[in-house]
Amino acid sequence: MNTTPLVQSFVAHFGEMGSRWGINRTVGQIYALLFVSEKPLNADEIAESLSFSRSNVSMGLKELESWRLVKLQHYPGDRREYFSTPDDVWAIFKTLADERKKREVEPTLTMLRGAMMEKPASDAERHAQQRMSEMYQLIELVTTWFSDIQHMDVETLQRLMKLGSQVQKVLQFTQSLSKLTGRDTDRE
Amino acid sequence: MNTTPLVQSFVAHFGEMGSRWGINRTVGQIYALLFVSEKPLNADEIAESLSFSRSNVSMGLKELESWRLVKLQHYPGDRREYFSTPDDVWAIFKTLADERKKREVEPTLTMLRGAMMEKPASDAERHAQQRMSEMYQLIELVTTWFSDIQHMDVETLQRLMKLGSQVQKVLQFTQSLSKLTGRDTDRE
DNA sequence: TCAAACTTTCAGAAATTCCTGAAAATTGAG
DNA sequence: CTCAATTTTCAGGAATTTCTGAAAGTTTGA
Repeated sequence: MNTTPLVQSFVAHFGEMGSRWGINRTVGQIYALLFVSEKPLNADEIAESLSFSRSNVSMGLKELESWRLVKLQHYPGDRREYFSTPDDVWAIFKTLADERKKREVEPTLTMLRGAMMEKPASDAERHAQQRMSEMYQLIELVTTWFSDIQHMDVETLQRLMKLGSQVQKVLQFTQSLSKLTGRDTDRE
Repeated sequence: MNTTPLVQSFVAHFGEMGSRWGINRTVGQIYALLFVSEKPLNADEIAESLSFSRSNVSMGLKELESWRLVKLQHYPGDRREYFSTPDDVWAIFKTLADERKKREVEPTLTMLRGAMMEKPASDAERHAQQRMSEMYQLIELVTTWFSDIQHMDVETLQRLMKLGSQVQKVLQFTQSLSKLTGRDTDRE
């Protein structure tokens, strides 16, 4: 398995970024390699390409599986498992967002809800709860919006994104419209 | 400096989340403490509250400063520095997004641009470049959209978010409208 | 059922990151 | 300028995370 300098720098970059992200270097590199690979790779090929031990690759792949970032397939007459990444980069992005939400956002919201239920025992606690509540509302708003958006089809999403801040004008327009018709487009 | 159980669990949660984030535990805890604190704290108060060494707090605060997540102030007749977090949670969110973009997204885009400039030496390289280009386009689209959105005022942003996926209908509406008038709302 | 082909587990070595105390540097009042 | 108050730096010990090789586990074809 010979990796070209082009692929090597890509793989190395993902390794470094990985550690900045809480994901470990090995996992980042394995993912990067699979992402640019023309065909699915088995664990031995990965180990050889990246000069990792076979067992390290096994653990890395397990981690990637837990993030739902790799596909697994078999070839007839070959008992080894072959790994690849999904083709659709949008789908990858959504998977990543879902997993991060599940692992990071949900536990935080749970903790905040819990804290907000407590009866404040002092002024300091009352203030702390107030701050937590502000944080809660922000996270809640941003993440539900994000998941709303995620469920739109890619075409609409791309149109929305390309529209950029011009969406502001559209919103202003529909607002004045709803004033006329008396119907509100908000969900509140 | 006595922290109540309420604040303690908040602080502990941020410590743990921190490590999942690539930010270290200490830094996460210091930030959490400042976030819920009623008044600005000096380094000694932080060190005592969290039972960290004074020097560790100093390093943590430096890190938070580099993320522009803390404000620094002085009180007359007191030479010590007092730290706090900005009041506006939206502003905090934007700062965080900006910094992450600068630290993680920009370098990745630069690397990808570089890789895409290379002349492919094989089919495998051609494929790798194709994949990198897909990744590039996705990141570019999402981040420019994100920064567009960031520059909207908070009210509009909140309206947009509350609208959720219903924005789809608004978009469809303006599209049919633009077909009638012959003007395109896209920026392409 | 057996055995070869693969994969996973896991104890501990290696590497990295974190944290501390001591010392150096900086700051500002007098 | 001097000195005390405060902050920063940094070498190295502590803790944590990563990685490996050996062994155990699993699967499948004959």
